[in-house]
Amino acid sequence: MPVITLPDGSQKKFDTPISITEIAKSIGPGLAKATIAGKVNGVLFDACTQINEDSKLSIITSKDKEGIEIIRHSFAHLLGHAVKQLYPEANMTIGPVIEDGFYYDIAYNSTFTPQDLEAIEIRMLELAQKDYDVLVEVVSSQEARTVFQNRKEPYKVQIIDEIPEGEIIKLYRHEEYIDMCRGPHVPNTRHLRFFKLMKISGAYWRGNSNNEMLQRIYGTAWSSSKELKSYITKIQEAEKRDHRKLAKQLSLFHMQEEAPGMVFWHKNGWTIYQILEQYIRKKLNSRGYDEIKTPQAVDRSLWEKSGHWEKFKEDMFTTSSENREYAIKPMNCPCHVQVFNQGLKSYRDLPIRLSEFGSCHRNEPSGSLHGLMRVRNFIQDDAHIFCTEEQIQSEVSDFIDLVFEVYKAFGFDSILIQLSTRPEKRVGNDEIWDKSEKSLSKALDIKGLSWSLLPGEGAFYGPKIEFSLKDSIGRIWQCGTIQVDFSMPERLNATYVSEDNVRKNPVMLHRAILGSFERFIGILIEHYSGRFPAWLSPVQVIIMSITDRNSKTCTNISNRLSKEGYRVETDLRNEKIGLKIREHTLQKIPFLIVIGDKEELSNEISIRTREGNDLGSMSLESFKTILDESISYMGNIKTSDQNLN
RNA sequence: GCCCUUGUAGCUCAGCGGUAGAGCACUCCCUUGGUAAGGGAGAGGUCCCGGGUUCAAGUCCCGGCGAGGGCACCA
Repeated sequence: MPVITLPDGSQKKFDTPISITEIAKSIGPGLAKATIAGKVNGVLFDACTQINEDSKLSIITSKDKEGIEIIRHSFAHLLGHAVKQLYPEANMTIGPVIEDGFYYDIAYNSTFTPQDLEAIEIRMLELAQKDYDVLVEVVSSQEARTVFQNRKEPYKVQIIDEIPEGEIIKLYRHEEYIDMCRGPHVPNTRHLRFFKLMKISGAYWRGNSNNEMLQRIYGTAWSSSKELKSYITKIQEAEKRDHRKLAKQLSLFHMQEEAPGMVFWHKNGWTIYQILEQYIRKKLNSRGYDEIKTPQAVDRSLWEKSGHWEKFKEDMFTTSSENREYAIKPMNCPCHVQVFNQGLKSYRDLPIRLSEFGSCHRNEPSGSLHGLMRVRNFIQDDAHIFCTEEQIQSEVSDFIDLVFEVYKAFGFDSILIQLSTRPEKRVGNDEIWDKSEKSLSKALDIKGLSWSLLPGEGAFYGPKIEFSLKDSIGRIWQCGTIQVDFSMPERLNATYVSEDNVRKNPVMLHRAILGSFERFIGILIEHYSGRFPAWLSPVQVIIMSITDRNSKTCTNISNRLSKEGYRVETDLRNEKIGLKIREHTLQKIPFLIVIGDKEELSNEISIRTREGNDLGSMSLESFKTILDESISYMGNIKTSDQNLN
C-alpha cells in the first residue's frame, strides 16, 4: 500500500505496488505521455520501475534538466542501434552524455565518412519514428557477459569484467539492439526527436594515449526543435567570432607554416598588444613591482638545477654554440631567481616583486596548437614575488584585488576561482603544504569569494589559485594564476638573512593576470567579436572625404587628432562615400567622420558610429569629448555602446 | 604525439585523369558621387613540398610539412 508524495506535497495512496508511469497516468494522461523517468526519494529510475513502499516522487519530463540528460543518453543508444544495423561489424564501447549532447566511441576497422554520418542520422530518425518501446531488464554479470559475448562486443565484456560483483547491471533493449547502462532511459523512442550528428573524431579507449584509437561520433540533442535550432545558431555565432577568422578580416596577425604556433603580429594586432602591455605595466609599477628583462636562451646547466631539464626537456627548444647547449626559456622563473640572487638580501627587503613581459617558447604538441589560444611562443605578464611565509597571505590577497580590477577593466565580471591542492607527487613536507593551502584559501575566504576546490591538481612545488573568466557568449577561459613555490628558491639557492640572522629560502609566488598576451588577445577578439572598444581599437577614427576637394581638410583634422594621441586614419580615395562607410564599418572602426563641402563651410564634422548611428554634425572639440568618454569606458563594451545610442 | 578531414590567385571557394576557373581584392581608364558595394578594361597560379602510377596528374597512390575538428598533453 505505497503512499506517494508528489513535489507539491499532495499524496496518493495505491493498493498495490505501482509503476511510475501508472502513477503519472493517475495524475493525468498528458503527464503520462510526457513521462521520461521518475525521481524516487531523490534517485532517478526508469518510468517502468515499480514502487512498493511509501516514497517521494517527482515525474521527470523533457522539461527537466534530468529529462533532457536522459534523452541525450538514450540518443546514444539510438545511435548504437543505427550503427549496428548499418555496420554490424562495429564494436560499441561507451556512449555517455556530455554538455549539449552525447557521443559514442566505436571500434570499427574502416573509417566513418561524413556520408556514413548522414546515413546513420537518417537511420536514427527512421528508428525513432517507429516509436518503439525501450525495454529494460536487470541481469547478473554472468548473463550480461554471455549476452555481449554472443553479440561479439569485446569492449562491453571488458567493461562488465570491471564492474564490482553485486552491482546490478541493466540491459536496455532497442528492438534487436542491446546496450548496457546504469540508466534510466526513455521508455519509448517517441521522446527522441530533436538531434543532429555533429562530427566524427578520434578518441583513445579509456582516454589513455597508450590505448587504441576509437572513432567518436558526436551528436547534439534537445527536447524541442526550437532549442535545437537555437543551439545550432549559437554554434554558428561562435564560428563568426572565431579569432582566427577575425584576425584575417581585421589584419590583426597571421601565422604561417614556417613558424608553427608562432605569431606574426600586424600593426593592428600589435597596437592592441601594446595597449595591454602598457596598461598592465602601469598597474604593476604602481603596486610595487620592479620590471626586469632576462635572457632568451640560457645554458643547460641552469635548467638542470631548476629541474626543468629533467622534467620538461621534451617541451623546450634547444640550441647550441661553441659546444655549449642552451635552452630557449619556457618560463621566466629561473632567471628571476638569478636576479634575486644578485647581492645579499635581508628580510627587510622582502617582499621583492620582479615582473617581466617575458617571451617564452614551449614545444607544445603539434595537435594542441590552436590560433592564439595555444601557441609555442608567447609573452606572459609574468612576475615572481619573493617573500616570507608570513607574507604569503597578504601578497595573495593584494594579487586577487589586482586580478579583479584588471578583469573588470575589460568588462569581465563573471570570474570563476579554483584552488588546486597538493598532488600525489610533490616536494615539501605536509606542514608546509598545510600552511600554504590554508593561506590561499584564507585569502579567498576573507574576501568573501566563492571558489571551488580541485584536490590533487596543484603543481608539484605548491598549491595554486586559478582565475577563469566568462566571455560575452558564456565560454570560460582560464587566465590568471597565483602559485606558491617552496621548491625553486631552494634548488637555485635563493636566500635572505632573517631577523634572527640565519639564511633562509624565501617563498616564491608565481603569478600572472592575463596569462599570455596571445591568449588574452584571442579571448578579447572573440569576446568583442572584433568590435573593440575605443580604448583598444587599433584605429579609433577614420576620416573620409566626399570629394578630392575635401582632402586637405581631412588631412588637417587627422593630423590634429594624431598629435593628441588618438589613433586616426584617413580615406581620401576617389570612391563614393557609401563604399567608404561600408568598408570601414566592416573594419569595425568605432567612429567614422565624413567631411564634405558642407562640413568645410560650417567648420564642423559629421560623425557616424560603426553601429550605424548618425551622431550628426558637431565641432571637433565636441567630438573629442565623445571620443574621450568612449575611451574612458576602457574595455566595458556595454556601457560604451549604451552611450553611443 | 594519435585519429579523421584538409592545402588551387591576396581573400573566399569551384574544378577531382585530358590546354587552370568564379566572386571580391589589386592595376589602369571613365566617374567627383552625401552615409553599408558606380561603370569598364587588365594583370595575377611551381594547383603546399617530394616521390610513384599513367600516353597524360590540382585531380589517383605513398611519404613529408602546415592547417581544421577531436583525443591525449597543457609544468
